[in-house]
Amino acid sequence: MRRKPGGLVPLEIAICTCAANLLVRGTREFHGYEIAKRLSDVADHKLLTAYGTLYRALGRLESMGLLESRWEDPEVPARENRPGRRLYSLTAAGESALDEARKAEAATSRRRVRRRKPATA
Amino acid sequence: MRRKPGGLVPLEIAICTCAANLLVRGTREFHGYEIAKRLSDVADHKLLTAYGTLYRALGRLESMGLLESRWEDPEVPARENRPGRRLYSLTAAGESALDEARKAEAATSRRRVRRRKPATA
DNA sequence: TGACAATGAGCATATATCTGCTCATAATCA
DNA sequence: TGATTATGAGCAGATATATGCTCATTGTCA
Repeated sequence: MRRKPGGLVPLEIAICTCAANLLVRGTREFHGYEIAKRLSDVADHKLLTAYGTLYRALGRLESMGLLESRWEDPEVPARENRPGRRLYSLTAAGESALDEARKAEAATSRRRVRRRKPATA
Repeated sequence: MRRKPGGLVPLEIAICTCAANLLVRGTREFHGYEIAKRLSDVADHKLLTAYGTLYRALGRLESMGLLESRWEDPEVPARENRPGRRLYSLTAAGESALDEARKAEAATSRRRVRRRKPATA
């Protein structure tokens, strides 16, 4: 895909959007597996097929400073008999990057629409 | 398989044997995935095909008091980027149960040998 | 505008553990 | 000894995360 410097690729935008949506609903932290399922639920634009792709995107977003992460309290997974989760949260930088990316994306799609040929009805 | 009361089934014997071997080599604790790989390595008697089977056997052994377990320090898996491990160790009861089971197994196989018909060479 | 190169996407697989369902087998009892 | 039945074994899949390899796309530069 090769990133436009400072920009975000579609999957990264989708992740940040998901994070922002959770945030306004009062959930600050989320984990990769959860996001993966949410993204695969909204299957209209198949943004995600393999988990590996998602976790790498999460890693990139964290190294860019748009997400931050911590491991959940180990007593929780022990009590619930499941693997531990890495909990991510959107940073302030992440929120503004998302705004920028959305604006850029909207501009691009407008241009695309203008270029599109009319349907030969 | 239906267990003879107080006895152990072959897979359980294999697990305890593996644990006892590790113990004499100075390793007191082990985890399920490790045992699974060791058992699948010694493939002469295919004791294990699916992981689920092993983890259930580990659970039985623990509920019988022959093994005890704890979750490893969560900082270790976090540092090594892998899932946390449940660390098992053989109890004293486990060691003596293993002895008993081995004796019983040996007796059974002697009886089986005695019953075997000579090869029609 | 076309070639090149950087890098994200997809696929496979590893690391660990656990549960539900069904089938086979062995222990037990009549 | 034969029928019953308890329970272990096998199979499938869920829960979470991570890495290596290859291919395709996209931005950039000439």
